[in-house]
Amino acid sequence: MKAYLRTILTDALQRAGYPAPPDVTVERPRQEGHGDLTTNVAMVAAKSLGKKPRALADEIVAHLSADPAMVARVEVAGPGFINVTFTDAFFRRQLQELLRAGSAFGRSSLGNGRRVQVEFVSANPTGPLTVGHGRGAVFGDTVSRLLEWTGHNVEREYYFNNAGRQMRILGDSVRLRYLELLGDTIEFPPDYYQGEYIKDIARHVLERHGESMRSEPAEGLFKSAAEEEIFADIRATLTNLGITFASYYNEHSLYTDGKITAVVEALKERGLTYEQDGALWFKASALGNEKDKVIIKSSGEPTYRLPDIAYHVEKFRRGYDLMIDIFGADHIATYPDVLVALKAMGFDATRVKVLIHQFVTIMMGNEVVKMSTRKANFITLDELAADVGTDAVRYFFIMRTVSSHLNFDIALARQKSDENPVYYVQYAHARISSILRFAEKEGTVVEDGAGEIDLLTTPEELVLIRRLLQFPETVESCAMTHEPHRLADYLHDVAGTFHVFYHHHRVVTSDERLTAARLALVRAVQIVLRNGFSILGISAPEQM
RNA sequence: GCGCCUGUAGCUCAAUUGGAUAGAGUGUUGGCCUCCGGAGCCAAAGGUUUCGGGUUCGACUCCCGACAGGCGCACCA
Repeated sequence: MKAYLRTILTDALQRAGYPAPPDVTVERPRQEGHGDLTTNVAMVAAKSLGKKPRALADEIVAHLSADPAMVARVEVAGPGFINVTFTDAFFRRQLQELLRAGSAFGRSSLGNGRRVQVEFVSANPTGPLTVGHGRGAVFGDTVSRLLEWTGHNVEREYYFNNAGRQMRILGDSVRLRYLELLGDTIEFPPDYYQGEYIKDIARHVLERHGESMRSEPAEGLFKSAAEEEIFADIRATLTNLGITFASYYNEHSLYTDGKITAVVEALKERGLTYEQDGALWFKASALGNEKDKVIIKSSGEPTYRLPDIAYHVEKFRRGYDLMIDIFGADHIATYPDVLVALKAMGFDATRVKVLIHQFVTIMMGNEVVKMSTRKANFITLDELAADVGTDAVRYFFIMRTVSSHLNFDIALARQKSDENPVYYVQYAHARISSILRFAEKEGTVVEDGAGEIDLLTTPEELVLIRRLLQFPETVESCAMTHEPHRLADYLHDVAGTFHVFYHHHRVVTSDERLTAARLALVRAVQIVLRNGFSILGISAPEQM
């Protein structure tokens, strides 16, 4: 549609003897009544041609030759927009294509099979996933699904670190709880992991090994038992939400195969390091960043920055066309150094796309639910999913832009009522399923009817058809901008438009041909909702 | 103090990434079920887009400056 309009516009300009101006947009007007597509050619071209936008628009329109079977109307409006309205017949024909495409409607080859790695969650195995991880997890997975729908070859990866100070503390936390179970009096430091899950792990160690572990160091079995159990837990949480990773990448491997030292060497060679106070510093300030950062501590241990850089070098080695990193706002300071280092080492850092999501506030109605990880006084992602259901969790987490803070109202998510947006969209699907069941019961042929589509002529039907046909472009733009919330918005809109149609017109009537046509339309709505839900990772209920 | 994010209807948020008269949900008020699912629909009311400048045909959107909130600013991750 857009492509067609562009071609006839260029033809018209040529006939009128004007050069084609750059930066011409062809887009759908947000205002109903401004046609199906609008273009600003006249406005952008007016200045350099020394003409008035409206006059130029009139002139262009006069030279326009469009296929009357496709284009119904061309109007000049406002400051010089050219509004184009397509024919109803054109849209009906598109509707038939929608029905034919079925579960593939909305898929595209836009990405051309380009390899994209999406790295997300990447929480170290020190405890269950929290609500904060949840937003990143659902966001990352939905972005991945969008990219898959648009013809990208996506790999989801989880990067973790099971070494270091936090893991030592974890192991020791379990050890202390274990000794406690054996009846020893222990002193549990306040900066240790306070959660109940530590006691559970200690109990499991006791069950498996009895008292034999009394003098075992924290670093050994206690740590590995904790890691194993917590990781199993994390995977289960993610699987429950429909999220699975192609690979889990352990930071440790970067040390064993020399990737860390290679980075140090590369930075040294470029004169981007210096020693001070026994530590090795990275000259980030020389590359435009705020200050220099330590990459190897005086203890000889690298800071997290160094393996992060090495990990990205590894990503480049694998040859991805695009690398997407997703993390929360609290890690915002960690990536500029990585990007700048990559650039200095000769990599095309623009292929790394960092997406940051802001914080989640859990609400219970109007009350803020206070949480503290330290005191282990938090709601886990698992608990949240068990409470409100996985559909609500997924929908709520992506229904807002990631750049703004999210209020997750548990009371609202729990509600099985019209106030709950996820029920609203799913309800439309359930209602359609019900209509189709009813039609079948009445003995109407449900499957056919595409041939009667010309009988769809009322405003409510045509508005609905147009809305449905916007699905592919919505998916594409959501995928390219990495903004899944707009898909949720769109589906909400489709559901609403469907409800309006439903309340204006009966689908199953004694008029067989009209019934067939409307059943086809209703099936089309179902297809769009289903496909959309599948991208969002929520279910398409036949009944509720 | 510095960096990043945010500020839009009473509340929670959109706004096709610079387009025309800023839209939804919720809440408030008033209507709609002998009929395919009322978990729905229709209507009304609700706005100086935090404030002040600038850029241009055109600004919620971009730039500068205030103000307010959030998150960071380690030889922790």
